[in-house]
Amino acid sequence: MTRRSFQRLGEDARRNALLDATLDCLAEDGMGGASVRRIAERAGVSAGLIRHYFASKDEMVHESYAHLMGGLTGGAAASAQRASEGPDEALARFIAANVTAPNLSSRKVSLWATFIGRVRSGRRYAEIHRESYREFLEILGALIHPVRVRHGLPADPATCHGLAIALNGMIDGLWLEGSLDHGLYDPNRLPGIALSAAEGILRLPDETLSGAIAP
Amino acid sequence: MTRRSFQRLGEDARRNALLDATLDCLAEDGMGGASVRRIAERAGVSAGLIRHYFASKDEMVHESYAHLMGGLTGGAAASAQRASEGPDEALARFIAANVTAPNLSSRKVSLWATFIGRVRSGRRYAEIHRESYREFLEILGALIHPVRVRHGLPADPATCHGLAIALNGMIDGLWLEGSLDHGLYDPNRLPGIALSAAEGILRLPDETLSGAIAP
DNA sequence: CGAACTGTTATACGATTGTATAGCAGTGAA
DNA sequence: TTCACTGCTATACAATCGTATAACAGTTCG
Repeated sequence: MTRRSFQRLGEDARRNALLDATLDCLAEDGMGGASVRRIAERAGVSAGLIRHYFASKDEMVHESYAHLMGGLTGGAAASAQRASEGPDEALARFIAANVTAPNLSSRKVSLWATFIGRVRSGRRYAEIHRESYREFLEILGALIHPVRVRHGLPADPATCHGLAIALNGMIDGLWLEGSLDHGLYDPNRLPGIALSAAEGILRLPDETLSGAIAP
Repeated sequence: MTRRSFQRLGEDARRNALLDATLDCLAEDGMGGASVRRIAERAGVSAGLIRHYFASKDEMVHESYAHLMGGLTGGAAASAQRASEGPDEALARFIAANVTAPNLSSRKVSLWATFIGRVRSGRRYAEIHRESYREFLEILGALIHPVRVRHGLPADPATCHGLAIALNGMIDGLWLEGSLDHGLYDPNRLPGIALSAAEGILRLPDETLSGAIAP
């Protein structure tokens, strides 16, 4: 039998290719279907190579989880930074970005859920979850504070923390159900629903957020 | 080798025992670790018996998903029905029940997430998810309507539907993060946070809900 | 141009998977 | 007490799993 030809890739390029292939397989078939062989095939590479880059399959899966979460919050945070007209717009953009493509994605929510299912018993999964959740909460808190101040509302740390928790819950939940696209309502309604709900949770006047990013 | 002694069980008793054992295994090790043999061992039964009750392992796992979801919404709905002083209290109890034990449970959220991760590619999982989500939304809508009317707020179907979606998102998100118990805040704060956020989303006066179930 | 280096393939291994099938043994009716 | 019924155990099977190891081949540097 003739040996397969191959291309040498740089350290990082190959690693990322393997991580992406891992996520692809996990999104399609969950933990049960993402075998080393299948991942390797998806990456166009032989199965043995995986052990050359990762100490074990578990390590590779863990890293792919961190990779996914970094992309999710990073994308939304970048949207917020593109705001040009003050804190209301920044918060509104952050919220809207979380319930709009590319964050709103059945692939991403499937992956996220598959990993969350392992948080309880997998020590490493729990660490990654905790860290990414903490980061999300922190960004949200930093966006909420100036908005509350600007509208003359109480903005002490305890209050803001509670508001961030509630807001995060609402965003997570809508992102989740919206991404799964069960067909019970049109996902295009989500930004409007989310912004209006956020105004209520933060006790802001109606249209404060939804008006800040109106076309 | 001597044959193991055993006890004959009625159809339903054995089925439920197998479903519970399936959920136990799934909660601990996810889809990958819930093998037929492990499930059978947990149920105190031989592996072959599973095929006597279920056409395949997949069928058993699907049924265990429906079993789980039925218990979740059923429990919260029962809490709402225990309300004695009108619609505000009923809604408040329903919301609080969703972010309090026994619904608030790392075991249950792990199971839920494991299943959600399969919704995208597993036809049967998608059906079960869709149905249980629709039911939750319906119960929530029925609880919201009289509350809005009572406080003189618009309560047309379209408005109520949007509010139910937002409220459901908030509840789901808080249930989720609270259950995972990452230690970033005390889960006992959740009912208060959720009720206050719900008052904002529904544009109710402060304390309308949190006051309705105060000790 | 050739040698050292290492990214990569290929193959082997024992363990575990889901499923199929043969037959034992607990149970209720006669 | 006996007999038929079927819930249940036990074993076999091919497929697939994660991992380990040896050998090849693309690349780079002298």
